[in-house]
Amino acid sequence: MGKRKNSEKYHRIIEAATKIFADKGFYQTKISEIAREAGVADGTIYIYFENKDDILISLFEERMKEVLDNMREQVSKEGDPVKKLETFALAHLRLVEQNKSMAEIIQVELRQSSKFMKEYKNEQFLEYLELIAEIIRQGQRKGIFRKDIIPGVAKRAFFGALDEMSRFWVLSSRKQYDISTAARQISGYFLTGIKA
Amino acid sequence: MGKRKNSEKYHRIIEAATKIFADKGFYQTKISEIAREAGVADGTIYIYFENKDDILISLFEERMKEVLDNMREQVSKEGDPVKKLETFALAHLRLVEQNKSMAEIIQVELRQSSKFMKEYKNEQFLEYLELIAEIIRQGQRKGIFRKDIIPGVAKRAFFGALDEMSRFWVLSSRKQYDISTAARQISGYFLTGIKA
Amino acid sequence: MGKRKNSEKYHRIIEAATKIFADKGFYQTKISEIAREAGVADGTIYIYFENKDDILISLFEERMKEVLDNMREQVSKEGDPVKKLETFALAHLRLVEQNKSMAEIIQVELRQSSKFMKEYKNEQFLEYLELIAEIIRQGQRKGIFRKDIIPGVAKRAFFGALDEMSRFWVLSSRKQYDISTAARQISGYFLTGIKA
Amino acid sequence: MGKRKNSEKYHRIIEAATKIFADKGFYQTKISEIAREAGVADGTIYIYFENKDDILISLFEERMKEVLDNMREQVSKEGDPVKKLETFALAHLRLVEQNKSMAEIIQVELRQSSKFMKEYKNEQFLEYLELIAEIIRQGQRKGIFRKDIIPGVAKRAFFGALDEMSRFWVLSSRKQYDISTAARQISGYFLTGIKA
DNA sequence: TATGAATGAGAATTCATTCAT
DNA sequence: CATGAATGAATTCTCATTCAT
Repeated sequence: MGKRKNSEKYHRIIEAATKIFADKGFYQTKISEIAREAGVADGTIYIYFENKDDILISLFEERMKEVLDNMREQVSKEGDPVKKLETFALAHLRLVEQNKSMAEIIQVELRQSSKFMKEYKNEQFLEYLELIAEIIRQGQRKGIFRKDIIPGVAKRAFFGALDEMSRFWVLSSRKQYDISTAARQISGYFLTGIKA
Repeated sequence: MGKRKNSEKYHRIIEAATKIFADKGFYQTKISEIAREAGVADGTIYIYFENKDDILISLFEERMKEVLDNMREQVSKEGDPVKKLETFALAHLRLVEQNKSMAEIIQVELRQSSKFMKEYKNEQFLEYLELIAEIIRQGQRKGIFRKDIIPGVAKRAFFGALDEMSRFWVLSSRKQYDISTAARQISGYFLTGIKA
Repeated sequence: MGKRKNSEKYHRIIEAATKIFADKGFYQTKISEIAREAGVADGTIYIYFENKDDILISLFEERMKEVLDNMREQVSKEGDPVKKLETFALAHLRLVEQNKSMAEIIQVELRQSSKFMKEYKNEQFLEYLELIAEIIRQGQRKGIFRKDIIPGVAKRAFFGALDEMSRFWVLSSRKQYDISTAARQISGYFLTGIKA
Repeated sequence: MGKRKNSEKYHRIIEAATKIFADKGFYQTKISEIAREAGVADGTIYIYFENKDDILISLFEERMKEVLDNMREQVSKEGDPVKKLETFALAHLRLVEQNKSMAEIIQVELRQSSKFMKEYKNEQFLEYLELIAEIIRQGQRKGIFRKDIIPGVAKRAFFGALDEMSRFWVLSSRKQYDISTAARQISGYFLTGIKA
């Protein structure tokens, strides 16, 4: 029977879990809550998922692939590495804004939770980071970015800057600056900082 | 009963909890494991702490105060805002390097875990961030940093960059760059980016 | 709906259940396993059987009737009570040899399981035992067997001896003695013991 | 940790489990029933036992060792193999009479249940059987029992005869014959059957 | 203070059975 | 008749917390 990933219920459960995990955190979420939220019986969840962990992993992979593809596409539309990074920053923050729950889960449970960090090799996330490094390398080849920049450090600095910003967004209720302002600021000084 | 914070046992428990929380995560750590590691009985833990949550909070506050004081002192030694930020970056990463377990807990359990993020107003951490904002504002007043920089955004960008770097440090086993290189890079392009 | 006992599926399910119950035991067998083995859907089983218990009972009655009739016939062919008992012993062990799964179920689940022992009055099995008692009484009337033998005790002793032997057979992989040797031995000393 | 086999509670739990397993069977007994019967909390059971299986195994080993030692002693008091077997038969049936619950469990759950039969190498029971074989061999050496008797078959026949008898005892409510009569009958014709 | 055995609420998971298709 | 997805009651086991010693 496998996963029946096409099934409507599969998605209803993912949806419900996304919401509740984001709200209460993985460990504080009960299977029965997800079931109630999804409008199915507790047992039904186990038709679609191996166990509670599997819900989290599935939810992540399901969504992250989409995000990664989308980001790749947007970035590839631009030719200039500078524009690419600006696009990345804006798209990332927009994504977070539009998928608050998902963003919260990725930050809190998956990228951070020692359980998942250690057991689950988060390939997708690493690829996401690598997208940034690639842009930087490209800029270096073109002579736009300084040669002494270490892409492996810079990708983390850039991502970290955006990520901390989105954490603030995700967790605070009232936003003081709009997203594009923040994106522009961050890519702004980052770009100035790495330009040749 | 208050917190016999002077007691040697109190510290042994904090120490033990730091180690195990960092290793397995808050929810996957059993009180009995902390007790064993600390060389006390399970029940003894409840003489010094209200409950499991309280261990985590205490551990954090205990340590964070120290970190904050230390950072304030180091930063105040420098007069130049540029130097101050460079100092901050280096000191932060050094701290992480020297307190791997603690750093892991702050990242994974406290700054992230929705349980604590939402219930526990993390004053100390906000002050830590504010330290950066203050340096930036000072630099702006002195005309060293661009006026259009929003300190509230920049502090997060700077901290986020360092933080992502230290996450990498904390979680990866083999380090490719030494800490001061990373610190210099990060404060390097950040400073270039915000300079007038 | 009655039991469409003629249906091919009814027998396929009995067959499958016999195999799996013997292998894993009643409680550890899942309906879905029986269904898979029988090549039907889970729900189909409930068209032919009331519930899980009913499968076991049906399987037993179905088979036991056959065994009983067969044994009655074989025994009635002999006139001499001594020969009758020898025949019984050999036929019983042969039966076990040829129906390992069934024998296992009767021993383990039906004759033993307190659930079924207590709720299900096992008429067929009692008749099977009574067959032995009858032969003994006949022998006593003919003066061949000692009058002080209590048929109610002797039937159990004889059956028990054969049964323990077959349990050994059913559960051990390599047989050290062939069946007719064992049958001859057992009926041998039993007969000597009860002969006048 | 450990078994604390000396603990009074350990024995209260064993006692309770013996009673309820005998009454309802292993699979139909709930941990909470054992706990209630033993007058402890559910969780307490897990201080003394690994899991439900472990209760059954422990209960068996605890008791069987005692039985085995006791039987060995009684048998060794007699010099004559004939007397030894008579003693065995009587002692076995008396044991069953005095430990109805235990006897039921051994028969139903442990000697029979496919789960335990297959996973748990029942050494103690095999030794118990071997006790009979040893007496037979001894009798053969002394020329008292026929040389053509196969001890491996005869031990099972003898034990099986007693066992079937005790099953009857254990499971039927009104006893028609007293124990010593049955014991005498069984060892009676068995002995006649194997005597030289 | 310190102990650690005992507690029992709580939660994940299983699986016989049903029923809409 | 046949299906198999869905159900949800049932049950084992865990572990933070308590409290008598």
